[in-house]
Amino acid sequence: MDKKISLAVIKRLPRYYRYLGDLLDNGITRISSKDLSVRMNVTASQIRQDLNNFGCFGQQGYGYSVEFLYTEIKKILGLDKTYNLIIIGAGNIGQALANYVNFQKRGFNFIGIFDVNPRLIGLNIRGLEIMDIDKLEKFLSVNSIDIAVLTLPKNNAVKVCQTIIECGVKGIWNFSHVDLKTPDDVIVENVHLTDSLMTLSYKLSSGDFSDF
Amino acid sequence: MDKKISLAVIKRLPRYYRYLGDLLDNGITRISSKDLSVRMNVTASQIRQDLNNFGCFGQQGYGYSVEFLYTEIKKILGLDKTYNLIIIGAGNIGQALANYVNFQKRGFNFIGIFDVNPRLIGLNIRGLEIMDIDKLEKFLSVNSIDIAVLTLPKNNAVKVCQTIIECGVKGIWNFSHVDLKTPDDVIVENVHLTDSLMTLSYKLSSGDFSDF
DNA sequence: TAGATTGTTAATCGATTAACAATC
DNA sequence: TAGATTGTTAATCGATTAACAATC
Repeated sequence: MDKKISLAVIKRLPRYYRYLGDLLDNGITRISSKDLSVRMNVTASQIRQDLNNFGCFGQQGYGYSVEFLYTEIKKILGLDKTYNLIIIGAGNIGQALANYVNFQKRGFNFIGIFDVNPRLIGLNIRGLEIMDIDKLEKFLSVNSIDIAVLTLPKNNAVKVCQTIIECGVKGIWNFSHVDLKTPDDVIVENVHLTDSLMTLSYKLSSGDFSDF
Repeated sequence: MDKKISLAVIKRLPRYYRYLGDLLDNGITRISSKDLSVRMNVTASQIRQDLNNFGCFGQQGYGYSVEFLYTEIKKILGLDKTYNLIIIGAGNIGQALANYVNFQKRGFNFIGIFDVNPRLIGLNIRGLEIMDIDKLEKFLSVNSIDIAVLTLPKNNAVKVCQTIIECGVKGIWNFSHVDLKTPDDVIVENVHLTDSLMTLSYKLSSGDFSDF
C-alpha cells in the first residue's frame, strides 16, 4: 500500500465486507454511501473516506456497485488468497477453532494441530491428528505455514512463539493471555477473550450505558 | 461514574489489570507510571491520564501501590462482583467457553447452556446439562441472569436476542457474526473471530507492517 | 531538604465529520 | 439537462502526548 492506513480503518473493513455480502445475498446491485451508512449506523462521510484509502470504487451520481466493491474489499483483505494454518494447543478453544468450518470456507486451511498433552496426542479432529509439539519444528521445516494459532497457556505461548518465529512464521493469531514480543515483520493479532468479558462487566457495573 | 469515559480507555483497563497482577505475582509492591509505561510499551502520560479518569490512586514522589491499584482497577472493572451467565448455542465455541475454567475463577459463573439440536440436548458439559432452547424463557423467569453468551448461527442469534431482552437480560457477549440491535440499557460486547482473522490476513497481505 | 513523581493543564496529533466542486 | 452522489479538502472533534506546578 502507498500511504499508511490507520488501524481504525482496517478494523472496519471486515464489517463493510459483511454488509456488502448481505446486500449481494439480497440481490441489491448498487448502493450509495448514504444508504449504506444508514444500514451500518455510521456516517456516509466515514464510508467514503475509508474506501478512498484504497481507490476510487464509486461513481458520481450512481454510488457503488455492490458486487465490484465486495470483490475489491475481498482483495484488500487478502481473502483472494488461501492460507495454511496450524493450531498450537489442542484444548477447548483450539479444538473449537479446528472444528469450525467457516474458516476453511474463506480460505483459511488448518493443516496441523499440536499439543503437549499425551492424552490428546493422536486424537483426530476433523481429519487432523493431534501431533506432539516436539514435532512442530520438523513440521514447519517441510510445510509452509502462514498463520500459527496460539491457543495455549501463556507461559508456553511465549516459548512456542520464539520457536515459530525462528521457523519463519509471519502471522500469529494469539488467543493466549499474554503480549507477545515479535520482530516488525511478524504480525500478531490478539483475541483476548478475558479482556473482552471484563470490558462487558465494566459496562454492566459502571451503569453508564450512554452509547457503547 | 461522573464524566463519560471513552471506549479507548475502557479497553485498556483489562491490560493494566493483567500487568498489575503480574507485578503482584512477582512481589513488586510499588510502580511508577514511567516504569509501567516501559513494561507495557505505552506512554507514562497515557497511564496517568487513564487512571485519573477514575480517581487519584498515586502519590507524588512515590508512584502507585501495586496492590492498591490492582484492587481499584478490579473494582472499576466490576470484578469484585459475581455474574450469572448462560450460554446459548452449545456448538464448538459454546462448549469451549463452558469448559474454560478461568472465567469461573474471575466470578463469571455459567449456570445454564442451551441448544436446539436434539443430539446435544442432555449432554453434560462440566456439570451442566445442555437444555432444550424451548426451556430458555422458563429458565430466565426463575433465574437471574447477568450475561447471555450467544454462540449460535446469526439467524437464530437475532431471534434469541429478542427473547432474552424481553426476559430482562442486560448483558450480551455476542460471538455470532451479526450486529445486534438492542435498547440503550442492554450492553453488547462483540467477539467477531472472523473479523479478527480477516484483520490478520489484511496485515499479512498488505505488506505494510510498520507498527501494528 | 532535594529528588521523584504525581495530577492536571496546555499543545499536538490524528480521526471523524461537514461541505462542496466535480461529474456521472 | 437536472438530480444524485462521489472524491477530496477543510473544519471539527477527540484522544494522545508534553510540560510543569504541586507535593510526597
